[in-house]
Amino acid sequence: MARTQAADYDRRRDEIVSKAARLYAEHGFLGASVSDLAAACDVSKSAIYHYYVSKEDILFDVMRAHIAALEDAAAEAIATSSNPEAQLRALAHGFMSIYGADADRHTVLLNDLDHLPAAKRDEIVRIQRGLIGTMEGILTALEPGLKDRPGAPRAAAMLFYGMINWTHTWFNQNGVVTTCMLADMAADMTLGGLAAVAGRAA
Amino acid sequence: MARTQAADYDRRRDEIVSKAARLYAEHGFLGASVSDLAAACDVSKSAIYHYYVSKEDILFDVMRAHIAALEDAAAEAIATSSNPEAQLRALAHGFMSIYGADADRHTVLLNDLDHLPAAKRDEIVRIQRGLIGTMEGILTALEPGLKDRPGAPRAAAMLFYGMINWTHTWFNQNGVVTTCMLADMAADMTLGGLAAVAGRAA
DNA sequence: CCTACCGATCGGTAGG
DNA sequence: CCTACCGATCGGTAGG
Repeated sequence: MARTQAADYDRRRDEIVSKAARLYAEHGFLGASVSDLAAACDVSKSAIYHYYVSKEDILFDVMRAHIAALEDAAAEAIATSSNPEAQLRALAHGFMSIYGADADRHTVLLNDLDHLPAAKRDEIVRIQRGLIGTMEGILTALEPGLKDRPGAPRAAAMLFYGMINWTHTWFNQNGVVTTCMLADMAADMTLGGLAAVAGRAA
Repeated sequence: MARTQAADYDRRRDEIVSKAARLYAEHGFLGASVSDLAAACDVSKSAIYHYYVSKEDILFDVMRAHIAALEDAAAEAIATSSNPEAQLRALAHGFMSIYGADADRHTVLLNDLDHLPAAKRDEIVRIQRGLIGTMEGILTALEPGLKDRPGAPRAAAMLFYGMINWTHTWFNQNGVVTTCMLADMAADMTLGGLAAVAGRAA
């Protein structure tokens, strides 16, 4: 069965990428060696190079599926409604859900993008720019007055992403705060400030 | 003059730390070698080890003055007023001003804390915990209702720090947006949401 | 895919 | 005997 070999090949690559995500998230791309990765996968270092031609190629695969998922979530959030408040809430929930499920990959994306070769890094950066533009569109639809201040739409979009992206440094999967609650809080703070966050109190 | 030697010693250490901040910010702690640092300082690698016993000690000095400056700015913001809104604005401006002035050190603090030996890392983390506690105090003073939601004060504090800390990834010293404007925007968004940000439009 | 290696470079230290 | 370094090289390990 030729299909079995191909399926096994893909399964092995998936395991390498997923173990790499774990190691890179914990020690950084430069702090985790290919030997470490091989040991984590219980294979030889050469076996890793049978599936990937370079360490950077593994890093790219760690990031690629994650950024694609974010791109899809953003498109879905925009398509769900024409109401910018609903779009903001949908995007916040979609992103935080992915951040929670793919925490390692998200950490790697945020910490080690600069260790990609330029061509591959540019591919990721292009998608990130699109996500920033999407958020600028939502926020200026919510508050057209932002456009009267040079740089404000971009800055507001980055402050929003700061709130949700920064969660990877402190969010605890086993804590009382859920990704869903954080999505609500970030959206509420953007829409109405801290009072809106507190207004959710029982 | 015995004083001249000591003064020169301190000046040399300062130059090493400042060049290290630049290199570590750009390439990461592991991505910048002691040889790179020696070359940047135009001295031999052995000269670096005359002033510092290890690479990690240099990293610690890069972070130490920066986190101390943040600690001072937070204490000053609290002391300036008993009004929590004024305290929030003062802290936001104080921090963003330091982030702009010490951009390299801030990047290193946020990216390479895990590369410090445990004892030194704990010293920094202890100060960071204090800064988080300070922000929790300000935010719960602003909105006592936060305390009715388990985890909300801590989460709100981290969302605020996310907004201002994340700026190190995108803020451009030569752009139209200033650190002062970002401090206002982060404080406004926390206090009243996006509408408050847009309300500043001319 | 493994064992056995390479060119180079790592953080750190020797003698002078 | 000290300081402030230098050229050369240490034992190990990186990616390949």
